Amino acid sequence: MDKNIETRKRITIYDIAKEAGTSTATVSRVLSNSGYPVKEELRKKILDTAEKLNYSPNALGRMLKKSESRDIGVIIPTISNPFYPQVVLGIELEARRRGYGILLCNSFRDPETEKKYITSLVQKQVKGIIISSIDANHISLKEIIGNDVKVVAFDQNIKGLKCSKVGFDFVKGGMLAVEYLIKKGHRNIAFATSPLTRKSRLETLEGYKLALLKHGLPFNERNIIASSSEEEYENVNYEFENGRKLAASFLQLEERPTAIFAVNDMTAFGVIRELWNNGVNIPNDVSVVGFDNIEISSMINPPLTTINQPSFETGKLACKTLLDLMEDKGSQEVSITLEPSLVERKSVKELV
Amino acid sequence: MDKNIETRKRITIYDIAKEAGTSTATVSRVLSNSGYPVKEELRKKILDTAEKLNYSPNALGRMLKKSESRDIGVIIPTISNPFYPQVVLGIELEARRRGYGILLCNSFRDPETEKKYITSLVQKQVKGIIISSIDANHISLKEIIGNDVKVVAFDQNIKGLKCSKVGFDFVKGGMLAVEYLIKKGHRNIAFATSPLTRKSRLETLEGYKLALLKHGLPFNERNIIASSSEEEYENVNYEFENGRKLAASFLQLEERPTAIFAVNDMTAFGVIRELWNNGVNIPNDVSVVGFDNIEISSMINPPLTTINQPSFETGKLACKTLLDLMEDKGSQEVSITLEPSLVERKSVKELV
DNA sequence: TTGTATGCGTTATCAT
DNA sequence: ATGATAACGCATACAA
Repeated sequence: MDKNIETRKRITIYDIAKEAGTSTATVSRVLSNSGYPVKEELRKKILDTAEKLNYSPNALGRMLKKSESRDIGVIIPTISNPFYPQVVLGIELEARRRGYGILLCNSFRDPETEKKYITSLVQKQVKGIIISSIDANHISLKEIIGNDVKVVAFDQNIKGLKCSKVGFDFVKGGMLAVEYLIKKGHRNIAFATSPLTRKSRLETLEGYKLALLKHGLPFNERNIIASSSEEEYENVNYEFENGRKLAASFLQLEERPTAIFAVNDMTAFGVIRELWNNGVNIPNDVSVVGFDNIEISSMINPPLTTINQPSFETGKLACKTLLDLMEDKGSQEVSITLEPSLVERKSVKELV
Repeated sequence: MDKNIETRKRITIYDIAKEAGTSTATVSRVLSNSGYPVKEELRKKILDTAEKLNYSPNALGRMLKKSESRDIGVIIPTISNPFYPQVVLGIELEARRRGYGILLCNSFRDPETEKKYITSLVQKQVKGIIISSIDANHISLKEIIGNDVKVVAFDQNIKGLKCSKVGFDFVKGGMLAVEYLIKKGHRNIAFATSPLTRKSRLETLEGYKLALLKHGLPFNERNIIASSSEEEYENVNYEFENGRKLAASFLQLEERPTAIFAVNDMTAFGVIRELWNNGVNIPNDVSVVGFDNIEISSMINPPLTTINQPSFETGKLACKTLLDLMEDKGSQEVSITLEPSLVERKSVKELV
């Protein structure tokens, strides 16, 4: 019966109108659930013929007419970093619930790529973008904001940009981690971090310092173990390998700290691995606290004590914020800050 | 200068034509890089005014006219499972290279959700879909294949479906793992798996049996440790927790095997954790081999010896196959099978 | 309640 | 080489 499957023409509301003996206007009215009054009998007939002809509406036509897309753009550094899939998941669940699809873009922290994607998304007429932006100047973003597309920034701390934000209190996160260590009796604590080029890392460091200060502990510059490598790949292996290097440096320290606070979980994994390789036991010899609470952190040995950054919530909230903004043209941009919390597991030893 | 930023009208080729004193036809010809001859002088003028007016083409208009979208749909179970982000990454890189965007959809292995997404994608006029399908009957897929949209299936073994496939030799993968174990002196090997409901798992088990057979080792039904729970969540925690349960069962075995082959890495992590908790050392007391080679498998303790399933390559290949199919209408569907390989790390002990 | 006609922004056909 | 104009599929202002 489907022998003409290859050649069958695209069915439009015009075909339905013809078949049902009515007009395209009426067909459109019932098929788009416009709520516009149509006599029940006719409505039924239209629905039936649509079914019969196996009609599938062309979203492009509708979008063009209403000049609005049913998709939102999502730009992240890379889906390879386990933090982002969770964010994307949160976004997608909320988006689907409200009838939107998501256009996923990995920028790899390359401003050029980011720019191209933004342009492309705008051309595709998305009316909203959720972005973890890397371009410090946000040139592309500035161009589109206030125009016709709403933007919600997350992950990176964007300044001087008139858009909604879903942020995270990195300072407090840093404090939480270090205060926990202090509470467990540690006085000499190292901070292992990838290059201190990003605002979030600087803030985490700030929290580290604040905690020390608060508890009257001296700040020792040598305890900040940062990689200086210019090139930085936003992927799992980079962070891990970097952690290993940092651990190697750590082992060179004269007065070796009893604990290491790592800028993120992946780095912590690398640190732990390298320490193990050198016969240093975690947490018996050295305690380690991570940052992010990616899912795997509970699966490694030892289970990592870390700071929870609510990735799924971030995505969900960012999406909710964006859609509210898009659908209620009057609403104002908001700035939300998510709170860190400590997840206690087995990578820290209590000093007595 | 941008004071009218809020109110500025959408710029179309019509505006450019007016400003440049030419016609929309000519404007379109130069702005769409049609290759159609336009006098150099005019071309330049058009380009300039487009720039001046800050013109941004409306992809919807173009798509509608040419009746082709520049996006492809990607449907996966869930981005939460670390295997898929890598696949998606491969897809995206290839797609971007060729000027396509990707519409990401998580089906959560729910046939209903999968169906809705397929419908939605078709309505958005995508001309290609890459899918890890769950619907056993592939009803929705059958409806669209051969119509106007190309489909490439991966991950799941789709049968009776006329579409391209990028598969993986699970049987051989299973064999590889078990033969390795045998080579290392293990004779009594357990297989720890989530419910044997999926074809891929059954095939892996098949490989397990084949390896035993090949080396004249007896097959012991009790060594197949499978969870029977009906409900199955496709997420990290499920696999991990499941692995823990399986390990608990393993510990009950009368003649305890010297090695465990896990159906995937996450399960292996759970197994390892539970074993550790019970004072069983890996690999000294029990050896473990995983399956998938997700990135974290190299980061845990001990680094996991596992079977590599090339996720990134799968994505890249699937996308390449799809785009070739879409762009060259004449080309035939293909079926590619990727080969497993063993990644030797530290979770297996050689028995002497 | 229904139908006619127009336009969304673009490309393509046909003249010129 | 350029321009007028008709689609693409849909939604809607306006008429009836």
